[in-house]
Amino acid sequence: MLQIQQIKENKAATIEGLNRKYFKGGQEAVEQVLRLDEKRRETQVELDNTLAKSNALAKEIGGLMKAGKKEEAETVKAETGTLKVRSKELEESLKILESDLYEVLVTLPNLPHSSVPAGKTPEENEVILEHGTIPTLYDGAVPHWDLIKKYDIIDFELGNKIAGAGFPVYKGKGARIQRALINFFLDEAINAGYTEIQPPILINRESGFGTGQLPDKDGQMYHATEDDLFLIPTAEVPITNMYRDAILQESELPIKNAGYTPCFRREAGSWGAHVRGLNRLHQFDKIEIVRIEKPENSYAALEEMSLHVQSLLQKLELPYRVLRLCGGDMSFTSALTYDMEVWSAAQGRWLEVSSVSNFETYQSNRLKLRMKTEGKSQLLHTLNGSALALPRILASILENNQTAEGIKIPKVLVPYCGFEVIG
RNA sequence: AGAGAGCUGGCAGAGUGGUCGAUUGCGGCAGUCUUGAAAACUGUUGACUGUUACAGGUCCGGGGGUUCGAAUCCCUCGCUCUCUACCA
Repeated sequence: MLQIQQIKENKAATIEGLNRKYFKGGQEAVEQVLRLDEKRRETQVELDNTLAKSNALAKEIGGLMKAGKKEEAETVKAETGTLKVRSKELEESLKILESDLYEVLVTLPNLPHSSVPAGKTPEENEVILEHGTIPTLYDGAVPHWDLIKKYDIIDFELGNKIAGAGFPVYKGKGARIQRALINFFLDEAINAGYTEIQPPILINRESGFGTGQLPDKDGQMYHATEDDLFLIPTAEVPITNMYRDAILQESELPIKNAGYTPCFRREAGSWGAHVRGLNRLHQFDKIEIVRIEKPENSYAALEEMSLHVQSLLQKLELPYRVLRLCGGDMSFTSALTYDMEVWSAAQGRWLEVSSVSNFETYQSNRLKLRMKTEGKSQLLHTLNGSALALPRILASILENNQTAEGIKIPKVLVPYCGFEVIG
């Protein structure tokens, strides 16, 4: 959520930023926010004054009662009636104004960082780096959805039987390589200074609001209605919400957390080759890194996170590229996002495997996540990224490393897997 | 799941209708003393909102109610603890 104070002080820059994100009606929305805020403050002042009068009279009555002047007290009591009615009215309109303001405010996306390239579509994202060579596959090479059947390591039909589409069953070496990837990613994160977290994978409404899944993206989460809990779409939600409504000491920063969780997404996408196999699932595994930083350090932290993700891809010997997303393709909440894409040899296209973002104060404003310095509290910056999500990494490993003799496991994973080939 | 007891400032813990946003202790910060430190002593120390600054307003688990006035009474939801039951 954007800060009203910032909008007020930088009206033109706010509108310009909204435009760069291709947000429609930015100017009108900003003006509406300012109008509602002014009205809200006027009402607040009037309410405060009314309450102040009521409080003064109540004290007076208290004094008179103590002094035993009952009749005088009754006279003053009569005066409070109109004040009470008035403050009720004002309270009502204040509530309405506040929720109106909130409703407009939450529709506004975060403003893009100055380095964000102009553009609206994925094609306009800026490729800032390419690493590794795209492999030439042998003649019998096939996409991963054929490989998993050939080697019987992932069974979609079985998942379909016990849960539904998009819930794969990993078997044998398929299950073992999953576990190997999880441990590898977690170990790498710990070595990079992150603290391992095992959060709940069900969250309450407050947490959903905190990171912005609620109120309007609730259709994308599985909902346990009996207890009004939601299955997490990413570990970002519980791990970031650990710091909801918190005031941190400067000495506690930076905070670097990493957590492995299964992730659940209801709207896994439409049919077609782009969502076949492991490309898009209802349930998948992911290691997420989450950081809380002082504002002046957050962009250095973002670069560090990007390098961390890249080091994982390098160790897995996967050819990848890094994109700086353009304004129109960035997520709603992000100020700057890098996407890492891995080359999927048999599909012949780039697959997004990670997205690291700096949200600046957009999340912390709603979370009320602050730091205290010299008696003043200021909002902190939050960042997160996948490091990494398993399905597409697995797909790329399978496709890029396939040979006539089987699939070769990347060296770095062999100690974790306990085997060198799937064949 | 049943019965009971609770939920107050960073922590502990008073406060059962009237200057209570809240006694006190610990912790934190500043100072005095000291070569320095400790001890002792003195002062200070919640959040949000708001004003140029003051003032003012809101917050005692969340929400609602009674009252001129609520931390205190009532309703409701949530959570914690103890006992019983159940269970990986």
